[in-house]
Amino acid sequence: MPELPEVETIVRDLNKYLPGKIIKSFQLFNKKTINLSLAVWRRQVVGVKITKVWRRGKQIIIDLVGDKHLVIHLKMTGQLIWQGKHDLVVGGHPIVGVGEELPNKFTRAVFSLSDGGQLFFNDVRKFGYIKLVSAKELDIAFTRLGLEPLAKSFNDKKLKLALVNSPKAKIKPALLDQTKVVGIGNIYADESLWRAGILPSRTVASLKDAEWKALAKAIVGVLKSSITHRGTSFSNYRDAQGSSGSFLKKLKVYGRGGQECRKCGKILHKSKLGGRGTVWCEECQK
DNA sequence: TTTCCTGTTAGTGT
DNA sequence: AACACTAACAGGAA
Repeated sequence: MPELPEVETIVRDLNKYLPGKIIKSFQLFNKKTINLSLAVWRRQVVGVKITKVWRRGKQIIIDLVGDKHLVIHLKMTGQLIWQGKHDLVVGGHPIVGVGEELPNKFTRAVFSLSDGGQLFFNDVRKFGYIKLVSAKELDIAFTRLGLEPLAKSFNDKKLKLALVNSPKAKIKPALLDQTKVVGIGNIYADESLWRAGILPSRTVASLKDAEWKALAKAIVGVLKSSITHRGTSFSNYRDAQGSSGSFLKKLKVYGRGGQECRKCGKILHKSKLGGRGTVWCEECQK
């Protein structure tokens, strides 16, 4: 479930393996996964060295030598798998498991690198993409994106400032708006609001300063905690030691509609807000 | 079997 | 401006 923590986890993992390696070949199984024709794409990408992997919001950027950047968005069901000689790193969507032959029927693209390792892009629903862009195009696309909640400068005042120009918007849909704050998806929106004790249906304008403070703190806390646990998604990482993790067990409200609130024991409510399933506690959230 | 639901988000229409 | 709806699609749950 790639939201910010899942993407951050993948980025950290890939940064251990990809920089310094050269793309030897590129295979494509779904035309729409990339933004250029395959021939042009190959001409631009094959033989080029990877320098760095980073992210902005939920988007993963692989920097290449020259003015070339691969922008990957996993959307709902995207998955990146690094299959090295000794290591296997799976990040993103849970459906396709470890131990399966690759490529599989959901593999949309494959990068084969100079050390013999392969990076697989799998995506069940084909929403995700890999775009090759210049730094300038990257800048243009990213200026539309909102605050980075894990930036050192992020705080309640910045959060309020980013949202307050939509005073009548409901706070949960506003948090999901990537032009305001990046990285928060359906799971962490519900989790953050529960932590902060704020009803998802409250309007932006109705939040008091103390609530902005609680919300900013909750967002940072939830995201950081999830990163520590390597995200909510099944994210399987296997190396010499073997390690894996999941924030799933830590969730307080997401996916728990109809069950008891972990704080007060009351039954959690579930309904739709802005077209998204939303879970909250009427006792703990006001 | 069928129907409903799902992690995203750009785009369109009201 | 805010909100609803759609597109992309597969599969799990009920």
